[in-house]
Amino acid sequence: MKASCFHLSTLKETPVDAEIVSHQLMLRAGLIRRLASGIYSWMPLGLRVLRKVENIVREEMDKSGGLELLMPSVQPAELWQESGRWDQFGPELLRLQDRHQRNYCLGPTHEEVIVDIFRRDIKSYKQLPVNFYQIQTKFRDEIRPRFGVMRSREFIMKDAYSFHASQESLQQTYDLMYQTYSNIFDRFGLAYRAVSADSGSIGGSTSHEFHVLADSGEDAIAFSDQSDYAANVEMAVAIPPQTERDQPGAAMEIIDTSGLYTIEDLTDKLDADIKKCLKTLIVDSDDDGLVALVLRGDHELNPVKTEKLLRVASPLRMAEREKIKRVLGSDIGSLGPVGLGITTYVDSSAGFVRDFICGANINDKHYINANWGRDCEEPTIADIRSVQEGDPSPDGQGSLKILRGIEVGHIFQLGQKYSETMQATVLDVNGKSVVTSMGCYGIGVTRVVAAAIEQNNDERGIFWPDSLAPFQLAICPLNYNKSEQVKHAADKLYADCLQRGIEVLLDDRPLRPGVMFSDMELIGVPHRIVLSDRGLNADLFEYKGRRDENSQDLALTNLPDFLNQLFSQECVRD
RNA sequence: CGGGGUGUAGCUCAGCCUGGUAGAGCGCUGCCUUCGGGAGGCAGAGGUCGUAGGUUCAAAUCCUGUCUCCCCGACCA
Repeated sequence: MKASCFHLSTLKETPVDAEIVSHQLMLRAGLIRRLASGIYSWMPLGLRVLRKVENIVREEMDKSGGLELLMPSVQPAELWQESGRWDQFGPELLRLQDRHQRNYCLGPTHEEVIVDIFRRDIKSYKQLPVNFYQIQTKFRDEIRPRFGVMRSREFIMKDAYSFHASQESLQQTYDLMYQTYSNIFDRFGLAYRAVSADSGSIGGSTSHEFHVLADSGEDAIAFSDQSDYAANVEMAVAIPPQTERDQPGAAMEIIDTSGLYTIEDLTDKLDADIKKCLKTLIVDSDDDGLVALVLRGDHELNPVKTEKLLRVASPLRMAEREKIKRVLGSDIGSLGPVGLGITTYVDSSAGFVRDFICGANINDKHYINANWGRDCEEPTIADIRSVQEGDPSPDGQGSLKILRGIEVGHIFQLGQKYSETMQATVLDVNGKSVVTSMGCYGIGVTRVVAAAIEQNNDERGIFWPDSLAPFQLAICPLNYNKSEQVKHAADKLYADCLQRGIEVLLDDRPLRPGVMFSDMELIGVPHRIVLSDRGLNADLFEYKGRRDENSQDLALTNLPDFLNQLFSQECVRD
C-alpha cells in the first residue's frame, strides 16, 4: 500500500472525550471515528487490525472443529419471550418495532437464535457434538458506554455455541475451547491470563475468563505465585488465616468513642490493631428487612460473593441510613455484632478474631475485648470478602498476587439452561428424547483491539504485536518526490516486499521526515526502513523496530537477507 | 436512571461574568523558502455560536424549554 493512496487520518492533538490511552490512540491514529455515543466507525486502518483479530480467531476456531455461520442481528421478540429473557434482560436489550408493530430486538447475544436453529435442524445424538460460531455485530444498550470501543454499545464478538448429548461431551468441548482460546491469545502476542470466573447473568456453572493484562484493566485478578490457580477477585476464595479461634482474653468493656466512626478513626485514636477492629455493614434483605455483614477492618466486602447468600438482596444494596437508625437504633459508625438481633454473616477471617473492637449499637460507644461465643452468638461464617495480595492461595500452594486485566474472552458451561426451556432435544441411542447440554464461548473482537493497545503503547503511540499490526513494515523514503535515486530504491524495495507477501506501507507523501516518522510510530507499524540520499550514497539503509531505542545502519547488499530474516516467521504462519 | 459538567471553524480552546453582531493555535488550499524528528513566511477557504422560544433597539453572551456529548455510580465481550 502506498500512503498516498491510503487514508491515514492522524491527529496531533488528543481528543478531549477520550479517557484511556487506547481510546485516545485509536482516535489519534485514525483507527475509529465516533458516530454516536458508544457507536463507532472502523476506518480503513482500524479495519485492517480488526480483520487480523478476526482471522486468527476464525482459523483457530475452524481448527478446533467450529462451524462458522452467521445469524441475524435483528431478532423476533417471540424467541426471547420463549426463553424468558424478553422480560429479564431489561433496558440493555434494544427493542424495536417493524411497520406492522411486531416486536424485535437487536441481538446482544445469540443463544435464542442458535437454539432455534438447532432444534429445527438436529434430531439425533449422532449429529452431536456440534459447535457453531459466528463473528458478528452485537448491540447492548449499555447504561453508560465509555472508553471508546472498550465498552461500546455496538461491538463485534465471536460467539460460539456447542451442543452435547452428555456432560462428558460438554466438558470435552469446553476443555478444547479453553485450549483454543489459549492458542488464539498466544497468536495475538498479548500477555493474558485465564481465570476462573463468576458466570454472571448468563447462567451456568463452570466458567473461565480470559484477561489481557494491563494496569488500566477494569477487573482485578488473583493468581498464585506458585501454582496455576487464577481467579477473578470477584470469585477468588478467601482462606481464613487459621482454623481455630484463640481463647478469649480480658473481659468485654464498653468505652466512649465520641467522634470515632470509621476504622481509621479507631486505629488512629485508640492505637488499635486494624485486624482486631471489626466493621459491620448493613445491606437490604430480599424481604424488605436488613442483613448485617461483619468483616475485619483491613478487609473489603465482595458484593458478588455476598449477594449469593440466603436472604441477601441480589443485586446487593447497602441499606439506607435512616432505616438502619430506625431498626437498629444507632448510626452506622457505631454498629457491631454484639446483640444486634438481625441476620448476621461474619466473614471467615473476622470469625477467628478474639478480643475484638466493634460498635456497641449505641451511638458513640464501642466494645473492646469482645469475643465470639462469649459476648455474642457464635458467628454464622461466610466468605464475603475480596482476597488481597499476600493472602494464601485457595489451593494451598503459595500466596496470591493481584494484577489488573481486561476481560476479552469468556467461556461457559451453560448446561441445560436454554435447551430445557426452549426444547432443544435429540433422540439418544434408545430412541428416547434427551435435553442437550450447551456450552457458550465468547471473544470480544473489537475489545481485543483496544486491549492490545492498552497493553502496548508508549508516549509516541501504539506498538502492535506483529500478528495484529495493520502493516508489518513502513518504508520511509526521504525526499521521495525529489530524489530519483531515493524514489527508485524505495519503489524497488516496495515491489520486492509485495512480491514476498509482506504487508508494507510505502510513505510516498511529500512530508518532512519528522512528520512521517511520527505518523508511523503513532499507528504502530512494527518495522521501519528509511531510505535517503545520504544512506544510499554510502550503500546503507536504516532499520528501526518500533520498540527499539536506536536505529541501525545496515549494508544495502544485505537487505534481501535482512527481510528474509525479519519476516520469515510471519510468512510461514500467514 | 441519580449526581456533576459540556456544546463557539475539521481538532484543542478563548470570548459569556459586565449584551454592541466572532477570535487564536493546530489542521486544510495556493505560492515561496526549508528538508533526518510534528519547520518558516505570504495569501486564502472555513462558523445559522447544539436547538426552539423569550427578554432587548441589539443576544455567542441574560432567561426558559429541549437535545447532544462527557465524567462519577450499578452492567458486561
